[in-house]
Amino acid sequence: MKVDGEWMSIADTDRRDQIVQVAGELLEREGPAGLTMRGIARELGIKAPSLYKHIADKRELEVALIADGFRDLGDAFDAALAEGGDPIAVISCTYRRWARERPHLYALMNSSPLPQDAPAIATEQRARAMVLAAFSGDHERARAAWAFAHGMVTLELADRFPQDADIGRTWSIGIAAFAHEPNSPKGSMQ
Amino acid sequence: MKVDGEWMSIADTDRRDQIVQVAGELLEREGPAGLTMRGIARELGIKAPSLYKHIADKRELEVALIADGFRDLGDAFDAALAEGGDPIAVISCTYRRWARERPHLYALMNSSPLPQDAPAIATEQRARAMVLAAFSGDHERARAAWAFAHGMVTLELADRFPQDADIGRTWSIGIAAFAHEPNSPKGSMQ
DNA sequence: TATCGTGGGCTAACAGCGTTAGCCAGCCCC
DNA sequence: GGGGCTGGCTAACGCTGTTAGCCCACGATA
Repeated sequence: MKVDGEWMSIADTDRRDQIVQVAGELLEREGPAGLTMRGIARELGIKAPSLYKHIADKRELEVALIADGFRDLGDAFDAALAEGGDPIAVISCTYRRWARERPHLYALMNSSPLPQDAPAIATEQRARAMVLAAFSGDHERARAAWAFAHGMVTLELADRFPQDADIGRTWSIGIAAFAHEPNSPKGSMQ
Repeated sequence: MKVDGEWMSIADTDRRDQIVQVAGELLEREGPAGLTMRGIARELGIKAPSLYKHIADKRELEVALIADGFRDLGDAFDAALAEGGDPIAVISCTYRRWARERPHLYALMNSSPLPQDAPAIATEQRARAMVLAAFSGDHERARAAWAFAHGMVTLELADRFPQDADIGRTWSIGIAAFAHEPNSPKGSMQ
């Protein structure tokens, strides 16, 4: 692994962390199909089987990427909130920007169930808790807004909006719809 | 391919249609990892390379599945609307039920950009047009509601809601938020 | 100082993947 | 009856994740 044009000493960081970091770079640069064990190994100057001295399998690596992703998303929320402004607006803007900057990681993070015991669960819940706080602890509206934001991002990344759609405007409408008290919906869908 | 325990005559249906149908069954039964060219061929009693006499590649097959999926979703909207009731409620309930019945096809349909010229575009637009009609032609609210529904479904399928979350209630709140005129959001997100 | 365990590389290999090339049997049409 | 098309086939290529087994260097220990 090269850092500043120099080969990094192996002892500099834990090898497992190196692997996860390289995997993340590879994923964002080449997309999910480019995230291969041989590719990661090549980037590190070793052979693929050696990776298994540090991780159990590819899925464990993906879960580590997911955990890092949610941690970083939470940090982005923190940083943006520190600048002030309406928390709901700040969080929704940050969410969209974050997803557009790391589309492949975003897709990986949200496309499959997480193993129950993983630290990925913890970092995901931290990010979700920040959204909940922005909605003053209203679980229902926070969940609905999260789902809206997630749907908007995935549809945008999958190029599913018409050319002439004003995506920013749709965001505003959606967020506005959840930012205030609901019009007392009757009951629960089955 | 067996039908009612009897080997179906090849002439009974177009071979390409057979391939697509078998692929759809395989996808839903075994998940995306089980959707392999060799698996499809095995199911049909032929060898994998023979499939390429009928389709160009695996992606074309997936796009055919996507087109069928959106067609079927539109049909489900039609059938449900014919029973009467508030169109927005009917469509949202149908959407959720449909997705839960074909989770793998649903994920396939919505996880990647579609080729521009495919008939998949047409069937997708038909389904979207029906949602638009339910929202009385209000593009913005229809799009926002579609995104909300899509987010809800993918989060539910990825098991991302807490055990104790009342998903039906969150649906109701979200749909209610979009069913009425918005509280005039100011401007557009960048 | 000699030995031993271990961490972390390596090669070879396996099964499965999508896909291509090239061959060939059977059928329809002139 | 011969020609071309349809739709099978086998063999093979390069890729994937992963396992088995080997080995070297290093740090601790007797």
